[in-house]
Amino acid sequence: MPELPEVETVRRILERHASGARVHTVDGASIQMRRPLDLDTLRLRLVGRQLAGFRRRGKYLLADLSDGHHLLLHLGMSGRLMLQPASTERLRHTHLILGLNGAVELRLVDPRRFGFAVWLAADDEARDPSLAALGVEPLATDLDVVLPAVLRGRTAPLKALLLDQRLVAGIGNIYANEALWRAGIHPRRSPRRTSHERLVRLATAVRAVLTEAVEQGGTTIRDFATPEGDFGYFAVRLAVYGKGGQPCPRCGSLLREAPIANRSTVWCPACQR
DNA sequence: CCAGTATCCTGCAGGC
DNA sequence: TGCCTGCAGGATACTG
Repeated sequence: MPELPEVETVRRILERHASGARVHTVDGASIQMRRPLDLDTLRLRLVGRQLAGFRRRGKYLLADLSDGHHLLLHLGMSGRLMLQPASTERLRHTHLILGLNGAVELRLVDPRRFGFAVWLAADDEARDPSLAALGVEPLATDLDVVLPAVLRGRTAPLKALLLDQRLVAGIGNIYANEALWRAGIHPRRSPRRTSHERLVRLATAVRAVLTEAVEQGGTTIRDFATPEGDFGYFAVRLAVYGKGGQPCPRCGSLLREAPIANRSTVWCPACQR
């Protein structure tokens, strides 16, 4: 679930409902995740600090602490952040629980454990290997210029390149599929054999699909976070993802589905070239 | 440097 | 019904 729009939605909700909150307790267990979850360090570094603000970089979420340091979070494939009353039952696979003001808890739930939560010293933000390697922010740069530039000379399928976080940060499997469909470009096509004009069209499609998803997330989830606190899911209007075998919304041909870059890929054989 | 594959982990849908 | 297989919104360490 968590690609750029989902992470941005979570960020906005946290900004609204948790910024300024002080961390009173840190609970959970030290377990293996994408990076080890170290409860001792998190407790030592978080207790007593306020969550001053929340930023997003690609699919990463940064909680800025009142002492200038940070909590770096990634949701992996199955990660969810939930803001819930301490009295409510914790879901299975709740790995980290931050006790905040007013008996509210910020909970990290992640069954597959591909996500992580690590404390990051102020100076390490620019040096952190995950963050340092990230490419451009698709909604904060002139993607019409940048996307063709970062794709220049590459020969892999466009689908694989869109998923490469070192080029553009934040696009995941759903939005890669959706953007290629919108742009009318075959996911296996290489940028080498794609005109500049069509790459610009792809950039426009990427920006549009991400922007719309952020807007939808924002409107759907809005104020949902207070009592129930679950901001894991929201409706996104998808044209092709998960719809292999169904008619293309644009031309009616049957959508094809096959793995490309080891990820499930859906495209219209008639109008994506 | 680049492209492609294997791998970490749990849950669940679908086939038999 | 139960068992088994494959697949799932990600990132990275490999190999060639």
